[in-house]
Amino acid sequence: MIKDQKIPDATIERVALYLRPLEDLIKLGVHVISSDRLAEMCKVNPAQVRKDLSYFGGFGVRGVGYNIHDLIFEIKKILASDREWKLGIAGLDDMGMALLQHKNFFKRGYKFVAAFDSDPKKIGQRLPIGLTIQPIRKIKPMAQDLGIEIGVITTSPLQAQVVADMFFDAGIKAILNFSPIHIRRPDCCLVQNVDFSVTLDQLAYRLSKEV
Amino acid sequence: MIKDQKIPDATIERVALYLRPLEDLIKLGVHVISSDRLAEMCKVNPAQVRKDLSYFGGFGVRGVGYNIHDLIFEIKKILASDREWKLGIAGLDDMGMALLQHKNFFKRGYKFVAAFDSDPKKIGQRLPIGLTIQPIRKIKPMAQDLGIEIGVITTSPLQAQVVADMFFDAGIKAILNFSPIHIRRPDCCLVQNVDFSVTLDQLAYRLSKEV
DNA sequence: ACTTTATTGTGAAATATTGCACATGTATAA
DNA sequence: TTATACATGTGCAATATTTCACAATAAAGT
Repeated sequence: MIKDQKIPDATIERVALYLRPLEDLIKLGVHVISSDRLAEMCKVNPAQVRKDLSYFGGFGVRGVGYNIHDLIFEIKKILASDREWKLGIAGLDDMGMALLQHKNFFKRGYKFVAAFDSDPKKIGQRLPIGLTIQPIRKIKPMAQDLGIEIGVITTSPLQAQVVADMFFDAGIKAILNFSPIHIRRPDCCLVQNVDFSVTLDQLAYRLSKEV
Repeated sequence: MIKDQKIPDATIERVALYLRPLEDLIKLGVHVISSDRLAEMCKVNPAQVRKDLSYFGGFGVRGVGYNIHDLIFEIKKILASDREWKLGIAGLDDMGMALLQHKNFFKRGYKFVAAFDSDPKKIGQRLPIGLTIQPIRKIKPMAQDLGIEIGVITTSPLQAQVVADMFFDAGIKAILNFSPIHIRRPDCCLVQNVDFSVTLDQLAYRLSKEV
């Protein structure tokens, strides 16, 4: 274990990435993996993998490798994804519905416990996962009742800030924002933006640099 | 302009991010912006903004700031988003539909020109944006006919690799993958993965570190 | 027991990125 | 015209991240 050093953000990002191949391997009945092999699967440098993992305490075995079970357990503990997180979502157009149905969320412990929309035609509708769409003014009472911890925003850009403010007002400290606007937030709260256009821009850039 | 130095990846990422507030400002009738103000809007360091932009050639004006129009033009030129890119999408469940309808893609020059699915019930259906869903075996001929440049994968994990191989076989050099598997690719091709679970993991980590 | 082979953990070097600080240039106003 | 305020561009120092390289350790073979 590397002394009480701060774990680099880049490490956190990669480690979350290691999780998936590890889970696949477990399913295939593999119990031990070397940094070389994991690195190859994730297209990173083997020393990087070892250093990343060593932040969590050296539980690899020299000459042998890492016990995959332990590794998953430790990574989840660090990422705080060793427990359930309750999500509320606002905006139930295609993107919202897609996220609600996203199997990986559930598998990883992210559970939607409430869904909100402002469209009167949608309010009251029953969703496949068993929730009923609520009006957005219910965000505060329901968020508090249900103990929602993360708010997911897939509304139109026009509504995104309003909804965000409601989430914050309800005491929610983290928002995952899919709407293409910059959300203003209190200092104590976190916003993580997902913007596919930016992702495509990066891809287009890399593509245009290719021979 | 900083000499023929390589532009850092981190810069590319940020610069794609600067684009949106800049476009908003133009709409509001603002024509000039300082690095300080842009930095504040994007929550980065002002010197960082200046350095990022200086890679593209110093076209700010000392004592004044940057001309927003020029800035947008130059950024788009660098990112190669100053032109249209043709996209094909495979997998038309909610996520696929959400992406097809995503207004920002269109605005930024990313146009879907074909849609594929393997579900017989879906094939032949007409989509709101005017495309008809094609069977995935049509990927190769249609991709070549239509000149698709980027393949978007929103299929189930089981089909993702097959579809990817079809895209590669059709000569497509870049894939945006929303499916939670690692896509094997030829060396000449690019894959950009989008994984919401990883994004949530990062958010959960940051949340758990808060006081 | 000893040798060989495999693989981790990590200090230290190499590289990359960020931010400071200030010289340099522009505009405005008196 | 001169002073003042403002804002860029960038060398350089400070940080951060990545990679190398090797000692340490474990298992397997002889």
